[in-house]
Amino acid sequence: MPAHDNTAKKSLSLVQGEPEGRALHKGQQTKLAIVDAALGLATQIGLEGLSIGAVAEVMRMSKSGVFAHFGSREELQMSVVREYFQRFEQEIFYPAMQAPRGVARIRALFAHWMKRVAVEIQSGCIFISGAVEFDDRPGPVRDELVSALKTWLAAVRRAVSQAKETGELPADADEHQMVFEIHGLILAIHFEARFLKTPGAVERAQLGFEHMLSRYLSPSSTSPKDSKAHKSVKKIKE
Amino acid sequence: MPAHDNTAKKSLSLVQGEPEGRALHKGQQTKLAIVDAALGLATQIGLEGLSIGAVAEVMRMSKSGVFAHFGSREELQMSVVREYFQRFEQEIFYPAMQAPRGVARIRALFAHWMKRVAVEIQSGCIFISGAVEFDDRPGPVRDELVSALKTWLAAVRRAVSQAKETGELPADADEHQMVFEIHGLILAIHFEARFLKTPGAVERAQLGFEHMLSRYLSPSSTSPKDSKAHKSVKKIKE
DNA sequence: CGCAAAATAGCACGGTCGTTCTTTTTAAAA
DNA sequence: TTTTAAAAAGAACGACCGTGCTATTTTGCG
Repeated sequence: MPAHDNTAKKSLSLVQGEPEGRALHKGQQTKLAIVDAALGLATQIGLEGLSIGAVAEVMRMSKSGVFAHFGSREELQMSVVREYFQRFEQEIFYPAMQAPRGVARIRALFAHWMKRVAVEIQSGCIFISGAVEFDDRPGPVRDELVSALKTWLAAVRRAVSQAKETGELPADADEHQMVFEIHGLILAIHFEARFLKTPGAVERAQLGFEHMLSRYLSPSSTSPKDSKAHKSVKKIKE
Repeated sequence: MPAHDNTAKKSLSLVQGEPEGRALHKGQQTKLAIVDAALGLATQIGLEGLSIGAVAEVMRMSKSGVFAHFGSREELQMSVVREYFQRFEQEIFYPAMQAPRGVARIRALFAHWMKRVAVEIQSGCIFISGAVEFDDRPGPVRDELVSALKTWLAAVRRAVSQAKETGELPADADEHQMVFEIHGLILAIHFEARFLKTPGAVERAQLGFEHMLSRYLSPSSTSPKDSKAHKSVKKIKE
């Protein structure tokens, strides 16, 4: 009787062919539409503010009609997180993977991420609002969020590692550190542009990225050990 | 009849003598206690999650008893924001002002900020959660938050400006940019430590700060113009 | 077409919320 | 101690929430 089948749960990262040749029935079709509407709402008011009644109103459906597709509000929230992650992959990760390995790909990842963030200054970002809302609220929604974000950050970190393998970045460059600083810039954009409405935040993040990158491209050391750094750094300066 | 007098509203920043020689009556005394309890709750569940019933339970009072002190939930939220800002000033700003102007004071500000954040990894930060919750929700609470944060960021920016005046930082150093990057590091700590529970976030922020600072102390230019930068930079390297 | 199953609607339940109004208790002033 | 105002409690309201149950409509297959 209930329509929420809960299939396709573990589908994080990477490609997976999507063999859904079967034309989707009415139910799954409207379910997708509901998730889409819910995602739109959640980006504005957050995952916690997301109510079934509000989604039903947007969909011009009854509350129970919406509810039946998910079985619980939590499942709706998780569906929204999954959908958001997929779009995140699609709009940032895959396009950036077309850039060649190395610094170029790091640049591409950051550029696409920035482009996305520039849009989210108006619409909001579920990963950021969700992180705050589910800070210390255990449960499956939090798990879904953490999983998505760790996957994403690991992907960025991998791009940095590859830049070390190609020799563009020195071997002792700390990919965790770099991703941490990049992440900070993105968060600062959100804060200053979306909340404080300070102009020029996007440009500042871009500049901060260049600062950070040029620093890691030519290590000048704040730490005492500056000896064995530069191995095969040659093709610097873009 | 209502006890919420709404006095002492415009009291942002700086010292103001507090001439309250009058012994405070029972009402104002419990009002302070209520704000304290509400602040404790709000740091965990956010300003939006803050409910009068929950505060009443902590205070072992009736809902209406708590309510009477503020007249509305909004006023309670604003009182919490004001209280939080005052503690922020007290624990970070004033101690850091004891360091001499210049880079030392910037370091002191960041150090105290970091120390505070290290605690908030467990308890939560109202400025961050509030920023997300009131992203696009206009109203007096949002205004209070924005005002507090702009005041704080301006204070940090002023410390950077002073470091330019003392000659420790080059005259063309962009204080907005530096504060932006510092803020990003703080936000990244919160995200990675509090939400993702990634270890080592505090150290990474510290390292990122050193990176940023040493970069601005000795400008090596990502931008084409690297000529007229270094004026009277001598006493670098702490 | 007809029929079974899926999709949706309608309704009601228990709960929490902010707020209002009235009454009782407590504290301060006389 | 008496008086008066402040402080707190109590109860009730309307609104919204997630959810369960039952009917009704719609869809898709034989």
